[in-house]
Amino acid sequence: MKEKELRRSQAVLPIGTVMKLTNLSARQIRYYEEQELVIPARNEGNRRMYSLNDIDKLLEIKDFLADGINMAGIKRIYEEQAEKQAEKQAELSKPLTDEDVRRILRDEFINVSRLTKSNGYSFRTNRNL
DNA sequence: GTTCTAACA
DNA sequence: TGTTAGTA
Repeated sequence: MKEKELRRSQAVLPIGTVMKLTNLSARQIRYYEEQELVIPARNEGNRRMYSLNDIDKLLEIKDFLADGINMAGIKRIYEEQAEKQAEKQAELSKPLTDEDVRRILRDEFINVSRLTKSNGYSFRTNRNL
């Protein structure tokens, strides 16, 4: 599932193609970059190169605009989105709580118990787990 | 021919 | 946001 993400983030589309795909003008696409909403990669000749993810984001911005949301509003939406993702990242880096450890240990015992029984062995204590 | 930046009769 | 000028 990671190979796919890499492809979607591969910047291979010139602005002309993006214009046709999104129905946005070059002026608008560049303006959104100025507003730091979609920052494309640049090739050797300083030409903007967009990825499929960039296309999706531009289409999303287009929808927000159609719904009457202004630049400031869209920026806020993405800022809040970034905050929530940062929280989830922090959550993942937190050390395990005692409760987490007990739950993991219990699941492990259940697995061991099942495998052991299939081999004809069993522990009396398994019944209490 | 396409894209870039900067600027506005 | 459109459009145009002068480049690369």
